[in-house]
Amino acid sequence: MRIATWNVNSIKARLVAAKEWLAETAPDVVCMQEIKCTDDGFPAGEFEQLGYSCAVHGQKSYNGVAILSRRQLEDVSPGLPHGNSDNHARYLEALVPGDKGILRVASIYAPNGNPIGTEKFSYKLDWHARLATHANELLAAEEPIVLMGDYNIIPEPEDCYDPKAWEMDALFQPESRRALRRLENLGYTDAVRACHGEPQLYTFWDYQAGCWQKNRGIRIDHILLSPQAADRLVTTGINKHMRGRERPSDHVPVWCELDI
DNA sequence: ATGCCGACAGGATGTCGA
Repeated sequence: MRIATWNVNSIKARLVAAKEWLAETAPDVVCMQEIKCTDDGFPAGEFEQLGYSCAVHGQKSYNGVAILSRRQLEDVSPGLPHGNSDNHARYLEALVPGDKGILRVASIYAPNGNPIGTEKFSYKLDWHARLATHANELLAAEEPIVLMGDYNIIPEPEDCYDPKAWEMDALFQPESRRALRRLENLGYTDAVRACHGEPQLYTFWDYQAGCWQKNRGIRIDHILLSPQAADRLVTTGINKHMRGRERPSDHVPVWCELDI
């Protein structure tokens, strides 16, 4: 089963690119982030024509996550638990039936957190604390789980073109990197890193300052696998070519193949 | 040192992202 994640930066702006990408790569499951539309505004019909059913947790103008699946999604659950007054649409979870078992999938759009030293950064850290609590609870079922999406965290210096340039950024703060490591310490595996050792694997290139042309990217879109999912990991990939297409998102799709 | 680009809402230009 091929499972992909993509921060589309507005599904309306990315509809043509998304349909082309789906036709070319034929993923079984897709987690989308930053769809930037309400549930009603999501072009579900376009994807249904390509054989996908859609679960949407939308929001007007900002955020918004979705899951597309060739098989009917079950137990669809919007929103990250353990929140008190969080009205951002950043988390959507569902069950996907596979040939060899059921898979739990979450589409994640974690907060950016800039600038540091503000309530935005503390919101980011609080959000990740909630994610860790929930991720830990999910482990109790001992089932294959994929927590994938835009984590807005650069894990290591080798995951960005110039670590110095990101020193004061929320994406590369020690507390942010610790939040990702905490998930790994719970037992989740960074799927791309498990399959690829080379540095400078990027998933995001800023629109500004010719970052794409100069390959000044960062790796912030991640696939985290529970032990039961990691045991079935075959390979992963990054659809880097999508950044060079017409009207690209600033993020590219990241995918993994699971034997499930 | 700052903005660079792109999307949004709204109907000009400010906000947000990373």
